[in-house]
Amino acid sequence: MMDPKTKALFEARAQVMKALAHPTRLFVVDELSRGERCVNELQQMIGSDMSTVSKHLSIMKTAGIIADEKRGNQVFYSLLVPCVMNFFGCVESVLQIKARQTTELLG
Amino acid sequence: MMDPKTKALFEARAQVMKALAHPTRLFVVDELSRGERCVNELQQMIGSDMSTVSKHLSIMKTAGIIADEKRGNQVFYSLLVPCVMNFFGCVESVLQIKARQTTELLG
DNA sequence: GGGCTGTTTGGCAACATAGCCAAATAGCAA
DNA sequence: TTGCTATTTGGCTATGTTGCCAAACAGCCC
Repeated sequence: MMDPKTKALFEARAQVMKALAHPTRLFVVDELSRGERCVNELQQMIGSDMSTVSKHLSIMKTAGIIADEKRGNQVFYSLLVPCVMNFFGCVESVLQIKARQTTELLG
Repeated sequence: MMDPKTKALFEARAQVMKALAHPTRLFVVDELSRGERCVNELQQMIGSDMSTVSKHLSIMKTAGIIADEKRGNQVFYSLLVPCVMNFFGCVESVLQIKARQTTELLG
């Protein structure tokens, strides 16, 4: 039945994964892996409303993935946990498997 | 503005991450990393309704993370992409950062 | 102070997800 | 065929997420 401690652990982990489970947020992670960026820069690259971008950043900040630093009237974000970049390689191999499955399906 | 190809890539990646962004599904991945399990076994460990477990499995199968194999009247699931196990260590370090942040906040 | 730029927050409507129940399906054995 | 076990699917409601707009807030310069 999964004891409460174990359950809490998997819930905490899921919370972090959720914070990464959005295309925009994955893009931000990728971008921040190359250095800090201010919200304005990210917003220009992403193209969504500024408030939308800000909320995405807030989600990842709360999750502990990124950090913010105010300088003047700008806020710079940086990647706290570079190891998340290692996810991409593995995710790519999942995508390959999926692609292979689709190919098989189509014969 | 992010060109369509790049956008599609991050959307595909997010789809895989989403399939992992749930405590039950992370538990299943962890369990399957120790060997194949049938739905019934997983259901017993998880404690949710059988249909709920089945749907979680279906989501991960569609994502390309796990595979199913029918033997007799049972269906056995196995982990297709063991590298997802490497996520846990990194997620743990995110959780540590979050814990440290909380500690600081409380003084 | 007022006006400007940059960012966050609140609110809301659209959409997606989760989990339960009930019903359907599949395999096996009598 | 019937009956039994194992699993999936459909349908529903409750809950969570997303993204926009508008409003608030913060820092700077006049």
